[in-house]
Amino acid sequence: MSVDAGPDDDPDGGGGDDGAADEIPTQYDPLAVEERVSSYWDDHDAYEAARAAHEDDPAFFFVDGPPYTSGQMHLGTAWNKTLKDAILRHKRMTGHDVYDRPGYDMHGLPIEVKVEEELGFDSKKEIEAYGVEAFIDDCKRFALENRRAMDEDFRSIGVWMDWDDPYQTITPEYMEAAWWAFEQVHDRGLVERGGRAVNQCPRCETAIANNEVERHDVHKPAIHVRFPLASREGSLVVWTTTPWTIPANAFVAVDGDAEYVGVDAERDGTTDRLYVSRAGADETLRAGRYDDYEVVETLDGSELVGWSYDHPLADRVPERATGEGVREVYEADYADATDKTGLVHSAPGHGEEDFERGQELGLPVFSPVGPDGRFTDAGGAYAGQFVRDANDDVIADLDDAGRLLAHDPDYLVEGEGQCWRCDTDIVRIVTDQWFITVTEIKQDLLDNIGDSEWYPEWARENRFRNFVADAPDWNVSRQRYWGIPLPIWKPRGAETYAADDCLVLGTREELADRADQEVDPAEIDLHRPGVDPLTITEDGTTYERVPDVFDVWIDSSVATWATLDYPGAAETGTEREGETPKGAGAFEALWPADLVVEAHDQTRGWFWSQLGMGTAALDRVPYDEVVMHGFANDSEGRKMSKSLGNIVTPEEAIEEYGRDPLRTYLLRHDQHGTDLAFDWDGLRETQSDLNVLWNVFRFPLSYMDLDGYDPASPDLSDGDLTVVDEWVLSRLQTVEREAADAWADHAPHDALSAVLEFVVEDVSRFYVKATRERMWAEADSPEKRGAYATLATVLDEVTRLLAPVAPYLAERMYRRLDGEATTVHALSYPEADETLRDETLERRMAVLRGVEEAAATARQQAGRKLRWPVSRVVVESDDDGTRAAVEALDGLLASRTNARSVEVVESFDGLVAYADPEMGAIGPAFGADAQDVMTAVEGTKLADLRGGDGDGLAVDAGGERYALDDEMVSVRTEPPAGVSAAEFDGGTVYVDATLTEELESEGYARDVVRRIQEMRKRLDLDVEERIAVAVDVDDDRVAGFVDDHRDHVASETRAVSWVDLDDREADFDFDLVEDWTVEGVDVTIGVARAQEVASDDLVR
RNA sequence: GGGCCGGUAGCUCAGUUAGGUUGAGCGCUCGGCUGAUAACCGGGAGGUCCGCGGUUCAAAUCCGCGUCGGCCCA
Repeated sequence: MSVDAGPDDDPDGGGGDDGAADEIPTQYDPLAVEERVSSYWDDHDAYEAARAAHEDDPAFFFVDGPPYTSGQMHLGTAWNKTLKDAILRHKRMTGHDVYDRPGYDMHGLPIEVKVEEELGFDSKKEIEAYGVEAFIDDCKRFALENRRAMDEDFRSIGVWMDWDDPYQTITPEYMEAAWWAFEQVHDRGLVERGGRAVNQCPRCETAIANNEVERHDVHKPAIHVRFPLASREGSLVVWTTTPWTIPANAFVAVDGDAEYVGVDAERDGTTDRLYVSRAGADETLRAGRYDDYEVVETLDGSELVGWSYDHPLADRVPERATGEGVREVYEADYADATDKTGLVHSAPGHGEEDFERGQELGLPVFSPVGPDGRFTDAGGAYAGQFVRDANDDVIADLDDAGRLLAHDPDYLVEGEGQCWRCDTDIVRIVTDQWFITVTEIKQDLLDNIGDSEWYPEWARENRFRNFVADAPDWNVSRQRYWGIPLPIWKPRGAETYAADDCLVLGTREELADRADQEVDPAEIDLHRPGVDPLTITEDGTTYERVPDVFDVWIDSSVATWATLDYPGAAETGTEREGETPKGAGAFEALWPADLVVEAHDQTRGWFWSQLGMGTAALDRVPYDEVVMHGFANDSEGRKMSKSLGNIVTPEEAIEEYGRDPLRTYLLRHDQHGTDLAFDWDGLRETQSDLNVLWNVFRFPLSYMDLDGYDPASPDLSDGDLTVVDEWVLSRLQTVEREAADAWADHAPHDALSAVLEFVVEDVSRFYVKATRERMWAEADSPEKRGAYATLATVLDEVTRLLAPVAPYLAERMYRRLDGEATTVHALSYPEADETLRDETLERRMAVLRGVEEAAATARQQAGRKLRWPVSRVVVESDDDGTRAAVEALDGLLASRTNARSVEVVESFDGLVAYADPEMGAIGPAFGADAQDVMTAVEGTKLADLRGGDGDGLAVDAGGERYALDDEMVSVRTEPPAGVSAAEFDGGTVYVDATLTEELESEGYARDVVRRIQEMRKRLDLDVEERIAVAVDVDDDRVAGFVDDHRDHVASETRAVSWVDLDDREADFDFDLVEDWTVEGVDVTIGVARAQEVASDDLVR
């Protein structure tokens, strides 16, 4: 679903480029902003303009990891594309010609399965009957439809990539790039064909990769089976949850270092000699329901090696595994004496480990199961049965033969594999597959890892390196339809053949040259079934195509050159305007990729497949830098899933809070490998931070308009800058430096934190508050112009600082503030101007803010609100720097704390010292009198204890005078009455809140002003509207205070006349009369619009 | 079963690089401000830094063993 608004939906008629008439609503409404900006972008080709603005800059080759086209955008893909978009916008703004071609992964089993579902198919036979060509057409249509929907999804969150020309893995150029790469790999001798134990989906009838296997818990039959020994009396006991693999048994694995036992076990009067591990003996014999047993033999595992045994189903599976060394005991790493019986039934025709150990031992592979999971004729009595259906027969036959020791029909197996697409449980069989033998170049792979920088670094060293070190050969063949066909031709009719017997082609040209049939390289679609019938005859041998298609991971593994349509494209070069560069020239100039950005699941996915292919084909890691981000989980940190019902879609998040807030929320979280626990409150909070920005942006506009000031070209040398201007400009430079460092580390979250904190903490909470008065002074002044220039500068640069993350909001602000360029995203990213930085000032202002906060605390303790002035604020600090800071800014501090004076001292001498008795000293000294002394000392001013002999302390108690040693009292200091104190980081602030008549008078006056302003607001009066005011104070003294400040009250409230409240009963109409309580005094206030006041009502 | 990442206030997260009195925002609560006004600011309460053990004068931080969540592998 597209949530993008077309031009017709724009209530403002599109644009937004209309300067002063452009009203900025009081409330930040993200959806309205985004709708309007989106239309503007469309109408003005803003994306193209941004690209064009940087087309002569150095290239930045970003390669988009292609999302799969089976579904729609979810929160995780939204995060991924938003991060990419922000990085690319930033790259562009810092002067790069950004390669931003998006891509889609469009082949593979997921789409095949979806199309099969649509068609109601359940097997490959049905596809063959329907026709491969028709099926391929359906898959292609499905992929293209999904792609278009996803284009819209990504565009709807403001992702600026080249949506007119995404790379698609299904185009001939792209498929050819995979052929070419595979040819390189083959030329380097790294392609091999052979039998391997694979995960086979019996429904899809294809091998699937380990990473296409999903895990789930399942109940299966578990059996203990006796393998009768041939060379001696007794049986080996094995345990398995796959009875159907017993027919293919070829050997038994033992843990060579562990202890095994031979036991005589008794049941129903008969005695069996059984061999198991010592650790597993008890459990095994209990499972076999033996009455008792006796250990008659103790052996090392290695002593069992070479023992031979008979196949337990010899008469049911006549073919079975045959040859030298078959059905003997061997050591194997995977045998664990503490697990079940300690002896492991091994069938190289099924299990991966069994297969590998069997190869080492030179044992034959016997795999009597077909690709559809049914026993072949070699399966003897079970031929034709689906393997899991055959379990019952196998178990019954074992029982009949007396080989079944125990049977648990319902054993829980955790993590059983199933097909990622159709959820069918996989079977393990050995089939012939094609491999890229990455294990042969393991050292190159590990070396090449070091050529890429990862963010975070631990992902490369701790995770990726481990994964690569353990990676097995890459099975690249799939026995399916919707994929890139293997470019391999084998001798016609050959059943057994090796890679060396085959031809591997790299390009369409080559195919046209060598094919027996007529092929037009410009026209041919490389998909099946078109290429299937083509043959090649060379040196008397005719070759036919291997029918497999590539593992879909091959597709994306070649993206760094395939996105350039290399090697197949005609050279489009960079000279054609607006065209994405392609072909050999582009490959030479751009490859490898400068950057890839994906979530952490791609360490085993795309990061790996690219490294594998890049190294195998070109011996290079195809990307220089990797940003690995996390997953979007639910608020509990759990994976979002349908079954948990905890999915949050980008659409609902946008609908509730908007695109920019969602983008900002996603990007302010750690982008380096950490999962996000999506939280609605967090999103709301982010919107609220952007709303603060909106208010900061909106605040000066009306004043600037009134004064005809153009914020587009602020000139800091026009007008006077105050210390707060200089400070906020300095902070701006610091933030810009922090942002630059953060972006350099691909850490937009750090850049964003720095900028948002600046906006909220510094600009909104401090600068705007400190600048308000200057802004609304009616007369022009150098200080006002300085404030305009400062704020316009801050807004301009903040807009651009945030543009990569919140592109809509930034555009909206830019259009209102400036609007000269087609789009803010074509401009350059702000850089710190060191000449505007003043670190001393920043440090000093930080001190001032600490002091101001402490002063507010002290005021609160004193019960004196900020509106009421205080006589003085004393800042005490023993730190020279702190005192210097406060002294340098004392005027500002006085105004912000509403203090008549500010004093800075090293030590506040106004404190009163009190004595507290120390009984540890007083007790022993005075014995029985100690209690009296204590009482006398307690709470006494230290000064009152002086004046004894010399400088010593003394106290009168019980009519006697006692001399005191210093250690008998401890000293505690307190501020004098009326003064309250609060600590800050660096000292203490004392606020003297003692009232004088003058202070009290001003306090009341300001309270009255505030009430009148409140009433103006309730009356919804225009800012400029004049009023008449009546004030009736129910306290003569306070009434006098207000009278004293009539002029002040009048000018603050735009009052032009004072009237008598009593008149309202007579012939005067107030628009509003209200009763207030000010500091406990009842005050009644009347307000009337001035034009309604008849001249003879005027008091003066 | 193995590798990696994470667990810090009711919630979201910083602090772990290099050991030294745990911090911010939101929420709650009390208060303040007022020509940004359906905005804004301050105070307060709120903590087993997932648990246990170890190293150390000192551990959220380093080490070991667990536990819960995530990704990957088997």
